[in-house]
Order: sequence, then C-alpha cells, then structure tokens
Amino acid sequence: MRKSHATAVICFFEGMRKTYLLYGLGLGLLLIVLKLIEYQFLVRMHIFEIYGGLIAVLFMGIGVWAGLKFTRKAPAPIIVQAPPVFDENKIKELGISKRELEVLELITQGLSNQEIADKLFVSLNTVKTHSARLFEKLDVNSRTKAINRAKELGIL
Amino acid sequence: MRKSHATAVICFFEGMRKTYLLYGLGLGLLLIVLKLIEYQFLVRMHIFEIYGGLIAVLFMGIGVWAGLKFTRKAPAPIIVQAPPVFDENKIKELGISKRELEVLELITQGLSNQEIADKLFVSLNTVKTHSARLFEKLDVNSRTKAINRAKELGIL
DNA sequence: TAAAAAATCACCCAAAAGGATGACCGTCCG
DNA sequence: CGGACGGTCATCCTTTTGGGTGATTTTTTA
Repeated sequence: MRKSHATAVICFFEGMRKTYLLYGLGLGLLLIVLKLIEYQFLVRMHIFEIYGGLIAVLFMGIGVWAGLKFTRKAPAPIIVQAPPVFDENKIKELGISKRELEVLELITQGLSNQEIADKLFVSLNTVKTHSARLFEKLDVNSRTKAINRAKELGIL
Repeated sequence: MRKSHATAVICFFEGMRKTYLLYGLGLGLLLIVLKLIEYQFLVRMHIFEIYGGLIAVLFMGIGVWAGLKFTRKAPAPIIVQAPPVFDENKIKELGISKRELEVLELITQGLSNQEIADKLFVSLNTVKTHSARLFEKLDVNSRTKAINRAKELGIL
C-alpha cells in the first residue's frame, strides 16, 4: 500500500523553498545540453548506450546528491517549544465541546478508549464518537497525532 | 555497450556488503529491461526523449533511494555526542538500543508504524518488533503511554 | 575468532483504534 | 413549537496496534 519508496521520496521533497527551483532549472539546462549532445553526436552515430548510460549515471548521481541534501536534518530545529499559551479561543474556533476536550485530555494522558469510557462513566462507543469528532476537528487521524496537535494549539 | 551502465553501478556500490549485491542484480535486470525496450520499441520509433526521460527519472529515483538507504547505514558517532538532550543513563539502564530510541522518538512525533517504517527504510514488521521491545522496556502497553513514559524519564 | 547483542523480517492472532452511519434524548434558543 | 446542538449509544467494517514466536544477518564485544 503506502509502502512504496516513492511515497518516501515525495515526502522528502515536500515543503521545499523557492530557491530549490534553481535545482530544477539546473536539471532543465542539463536536459537541454543532453539534447544537443544527442542530436549532434550520439544519435547520429547510433551510440544510444552511451547516451543512456550518461543519463543514468548523471541522474543517479543527482538523485543521491539531492536525496542527501534535502534530507539532512535541519541544523537549526528552530524553537520547537511553542508558546504554552492556554488558548481558549482556539478551542471555540475549532468548535470543540466540553466533553470532547475531556476526552482529548485523557487521550494525552495515554489512556485507551476503554479506560476513558470507564473514567467518564460512558460507553466505549461514546468515547469513540467523541474522539472521532475530535480528530476531525483537529484534522488528525490518530491519537498520537492528536496529542501533538493539542500541544501545537496550546490546548492542554 | 551495457558496460557503461555496469560501470556506474559497480562504482556506486563499491565497498558495500555482500547482500547489497542484490541491489546490483536488481539494477542489472532493470538495465536489461531497458535494453529490450530500447531496441524493440523506442529506438525504432525515434522517441529518444521518452527513453532518456525514463532513464533519468528512474535512476534519479534510484539515486535518491540508494543515497538515503546507504547513508542511514553509516552510523555517525559525531551525532551521538551532539545532543545531550537525552538522559543517557536511563536509556542504558533500561537497555534501550539506538534503533529503539529512534522508533520511540518517531512514535512521540505521532507517526504510525507504517510511517516510521517508511522513514527508517525498514519493514513494518521490524518497526513492530522494535516498538514491542520498547514497550516492554518502558513497561507500557500502548504508544500513547510510551509517549508519557518517555517524558517522565526525561528521554526526549 | 567465538559469543553476545542488535537489527532485520516473517507469520500468526487478538485487541484496540478509526471511519461511517443512524438513532435517541435532553437542553437551549429564536 | 421546532430546529440546532451536544451527548449518548449502537452496528458494521477496515486498519492499526500489540503480543508472541522464530529465524537470519550484521555488528559489537569479550
């Protein structure tokens, strides 16, 4: 399913800055050069192997370089410690209800849905619907992501 | 003239371990396939562009993948010294290995096992065994509890 | 160099979590 | 009154996690 390497590669290239367009342009130029070579020498001489080999070597090199370059951990992780501002506005903004907030807090405490259900004296199904709506509002799809999201938003 | 391809492949994979010969073989097969395509369809039809583009994309992808894969292998002892963020004592005390620690961190970042597997270039099963041992060592039974436990211990 | 530890992957199974939908019941408000 | 909203619960189904076991390979270490 989502196991493909392509996924990983795509992920790495997400969120790049404009400057990296230069690299794209570089590649484009490279292609043009290759084009010239192709039509002026290689193709006419029927040595596709060299042409293909060149491209292969070249782009593999580029791939290695680019892959390494863009995945090097950002030396400056910036200040991840976000403002711990307890923000009630965001809660309202996202339309999170009281009960949902309770569930969120218990989730961040590491409780399972069943444990939450026991603690709040409601059924497991109820907790599931609360958490489902919560995830929707927080725009996440798992409790671990919800935990981080809650911290991001300054909730809890 | 498939030698030029082979040369590149050999150069790139020099100094690697035996098992990685498999990758070489894979590339070899790929080349053969390309060869067939070349002679049977593309060249005859004068669409070098597609052929070249294919090779470019393919090998760039391979380059990115290979570059990442094989550089992750190289453990950087330098990095280990850098972040004194971790509480090394407790980590050793609990017998948590390096890889397990990596998994733990990614878990705390809210990633699913599949996402972790993609990021570390290992299989889902491997991530599962890592996390299983991790949970055992942390004395928890879920990832959300592991997150809190990690914070308690001052890990991460 | 031999033994131990770490890392990798696989298969099985059970439990938990997640997604979608529908329903019922209060309360509050226009 | 009649919606709208929040809370409750349910069913069905899929995906993800967690737990257990076994195996191979690589790396570290004694």
